[in-house]
Amino acid sequence: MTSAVERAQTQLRKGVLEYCVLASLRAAPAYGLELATLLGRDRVLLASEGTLYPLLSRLRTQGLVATTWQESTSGPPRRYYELTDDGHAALDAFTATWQPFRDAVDSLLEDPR
Amino acid sequence: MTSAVERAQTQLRKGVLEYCVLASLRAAPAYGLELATLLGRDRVLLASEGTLYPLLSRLRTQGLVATTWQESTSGPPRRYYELTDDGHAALDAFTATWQPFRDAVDSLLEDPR
DNA sequence: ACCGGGTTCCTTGCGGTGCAAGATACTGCT
DNA sequence: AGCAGTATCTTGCACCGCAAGGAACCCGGT
Repeated sequence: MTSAVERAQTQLRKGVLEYCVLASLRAAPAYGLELATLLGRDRVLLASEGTLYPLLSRLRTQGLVATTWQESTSGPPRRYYELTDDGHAALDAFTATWQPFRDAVDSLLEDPR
Repeated sequence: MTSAVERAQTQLRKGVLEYCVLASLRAAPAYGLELATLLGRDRVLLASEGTLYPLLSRLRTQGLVATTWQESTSGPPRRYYELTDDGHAALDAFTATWQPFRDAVDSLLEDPR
């Protein structure tokens, strides 16, 4: 059985990961595996690519990212993802939602001693 | 259709709410509706009681809380919930998980300009 | 020519959790 | 009796992350 901490981490990622991907694209476009290694580096934000691709597909359907294919010298072509205007707006809206949420959790978890 | 912000908030709550309940019980025992009004006050952490009771049931099954019935002068008897030793330990473990997670999200969302 | 390993994309089935809506039941007031 | 308020719990649903696996491409070694 997976540990309680791992289960907790999995649940924490729900809904946050989507916007972490958008945030990762704010500076520059990137392709799938690049995002996977970036977000999965310390195993805090992403556990496997099986999560990422369906998520990217959703973002594309919702119009938050646009994609272009580019050749690679080291394998099959890469699909690059780029923020749209709607994507920027969604990221801003989430940031405004995240901050009060984070503060509410922080203040509850603070040890009241 | 529900707004994107509401959907995001719902997803944010996943897995966090459970430990917010434990944190709310750290100082003193409480009963269901009391927790519901406390956590739902600003609509940040809890949307409805339909979430809370199954959650409390799970906590009981997992042995993180213990319960006692107490009469009420203003309605049906109340079931009071109280943290067990395992509950305290789970809350501490979650706090240690939450902090790096929160910091990872914060640093990604920070505007890199 | 062929095979194996690295790269890149994607799909399937599953499990866990929050939500709205409604069901049940007890109290006290009219 | 009837109604509003208090309190607990159940049902059906929707969503998202995950592990596991599959398909296709490139290159270097044998």
